[in-house]
Amino acid sequence: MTVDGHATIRDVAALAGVSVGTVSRVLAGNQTVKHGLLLRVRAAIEELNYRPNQAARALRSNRVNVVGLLIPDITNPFFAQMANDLERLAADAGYALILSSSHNDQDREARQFMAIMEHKPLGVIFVPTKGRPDVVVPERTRVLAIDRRAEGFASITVNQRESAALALDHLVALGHQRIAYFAGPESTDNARERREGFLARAASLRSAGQPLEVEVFIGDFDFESGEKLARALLNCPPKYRVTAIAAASDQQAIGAIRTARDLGVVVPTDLSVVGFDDITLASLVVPRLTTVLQPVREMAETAFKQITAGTDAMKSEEFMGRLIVRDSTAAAAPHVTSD
Amino acid sequence: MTVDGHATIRDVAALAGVSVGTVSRVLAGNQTVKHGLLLRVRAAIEELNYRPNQAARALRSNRVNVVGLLIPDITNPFFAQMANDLERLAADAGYALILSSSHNDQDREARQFMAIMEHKPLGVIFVPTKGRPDVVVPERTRVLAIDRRAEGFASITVNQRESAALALDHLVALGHQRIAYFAGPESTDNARERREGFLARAASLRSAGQPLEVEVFIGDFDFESGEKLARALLNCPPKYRVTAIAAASDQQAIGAIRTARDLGVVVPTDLSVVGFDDITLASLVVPRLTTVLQPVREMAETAFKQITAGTDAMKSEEFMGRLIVRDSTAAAAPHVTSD
DNA sequence: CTGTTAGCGCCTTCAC
DNA sequence: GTGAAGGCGCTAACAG
Repeated sequence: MTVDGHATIRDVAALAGVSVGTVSRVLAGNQTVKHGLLLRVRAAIEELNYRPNQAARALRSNRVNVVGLLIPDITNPFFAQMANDLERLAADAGYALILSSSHNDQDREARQFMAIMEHKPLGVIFVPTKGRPDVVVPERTRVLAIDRRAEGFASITVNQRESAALALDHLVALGHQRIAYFAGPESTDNARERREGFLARAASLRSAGQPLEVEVFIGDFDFESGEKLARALLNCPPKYRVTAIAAASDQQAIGAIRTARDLGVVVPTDLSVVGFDDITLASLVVPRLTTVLQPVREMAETAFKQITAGTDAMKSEEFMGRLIVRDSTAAAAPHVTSD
Repeated sequence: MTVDGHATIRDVAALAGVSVGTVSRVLAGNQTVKHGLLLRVRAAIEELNYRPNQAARALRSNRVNVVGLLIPDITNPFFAQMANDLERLAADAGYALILSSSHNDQDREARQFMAIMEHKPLGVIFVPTKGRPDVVVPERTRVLAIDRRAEGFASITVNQRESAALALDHLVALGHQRIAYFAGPESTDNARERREGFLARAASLRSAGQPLEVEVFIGDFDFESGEKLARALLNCPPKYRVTAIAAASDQQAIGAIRTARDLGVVVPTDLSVVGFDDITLASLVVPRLTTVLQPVREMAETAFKQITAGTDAMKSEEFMGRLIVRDSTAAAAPHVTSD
């Protein structure tokens, strides 16, 4: 017994009448233990309610059943969902999750990264703030970027360009020809790529003969930005208005819907709105938001699988967004397309 | 140097020309090291980019710079805020935060609790699901319940009764006399206590001569519940309607506002709405939500301070909610109060 | 004040 | 197949 009342591997060995080596082998699931001893050891473990000391294990093997997660901000619903999925995966596999926030600050990111490293995690999954974080990573620690790419690391991402184009395809299929795109801040790669993908698809449709006008408005990813951009945009007579808005985030889209309602513009009859992300709130607003889902759960599963995949090299994977059609989009009113 | 390329305390000692004991003392912030040596050690640490091995430290001292956090669900904005505040406090104090979710499942809670324990955290802060979790806690581990009480543990809570009464006081001061209360699920202590506090204050006001009618509707804490209860309630002519709704959660309140708008009931002119919690969304909806703030940040600070307070016994503390007046409440229309 | 040293609990050779 | 023993990196107790 240790001071704190916990049994050690020696107590187990003594009770089972074997050596610590044998207990250790049983713990490791080593097949080379005779069945009788195995049962005795198991019984002793049970009786003493023995739990291996993770610290000792970590010290010896320089690796502990911990996975680090470093994200910009846990109060962002998108990252909260990601943390939730990863925590569940980790817990079910017997790993603990160390959570840390960079608050989009590169220095803080580097500091937090190193702080996580001190705990000798099996691996670290992180959402890079920008560029390559200034950290030294031991060869054996498995590190993976998620949601955003980071120089020098494998990454699990979503193809932003193609996914953003899905929103445009959907609107065009509904007959919309005058469309506004609410972009996110140009300082983030994801916002820029979404905008580029959206515009590239627009250009390609136009050169295929599709009549189409797209106006771009640049803002932030949040609710207020969506409200503000929409207010400027919708404050004109219907015949001059766009018939649809595609936004770079669900928050923007929800803000736009709110403004539309304030201005008496009916969604989706007078105006279609598409978001991006599929946060939980998207299916709770009225009307329920049509959006492009980022497959967070699958990304989390893939990331976790790679982190725990033994010694294989990490490799980047790219996912596709999926269009989720709900109630905020509808066919363009015919009188708007003509004339 | 160890295999993984990281310097150890011995490398630092060698480079600085001192013993490991001295380095250890410097690390511990021990004052009894001569200034010259201290500087040499610091320089060596810097040069080698030395990071103490937390596992070794944990093994030796049976205590590691880790705090465990066990909450029901990180995707709940209220808990996300709490996790955010705690993570920040922990990081700034040099602690790592192990995050774990119970998903309101008692068995899972117990399992996760023990899993955290294996990592020998300095302490654990947890939001109890119900009753006393079935766990064995070593004497030295500091455990604290937060947001909800748990038998056998000190807890950091909000006085639900008094806080809920604040909402009523506010509405009554605005002249409201017919009020609906949207309660949360009776299976949770917090929901029950909020309802009881609200009704107790109503009774006390009435017996002091204040004309007042309160109708209680029981639902869940979420958006949909608020919408549903409001729909049933508001679908009648103004003269039969309540003039105000107080809800047990911001989500319910926001749902109610949404329904009101759908039914053409103008908030706050025709109907005042008060929430509870002050989630981030509360100040983003239109109209911005009047609500009772739960002082999450202060609770987190108190909890963290206690956990890291050395050997003092933990003690329960109770906070008060604070009324945050925004735009969803206004004076009752005079014609409603008469007749 | 500083150096030396004995383990913390576990895993992993190395003998047998 | 099993036991014995060394040592992972660090802290704390004890000498000096």
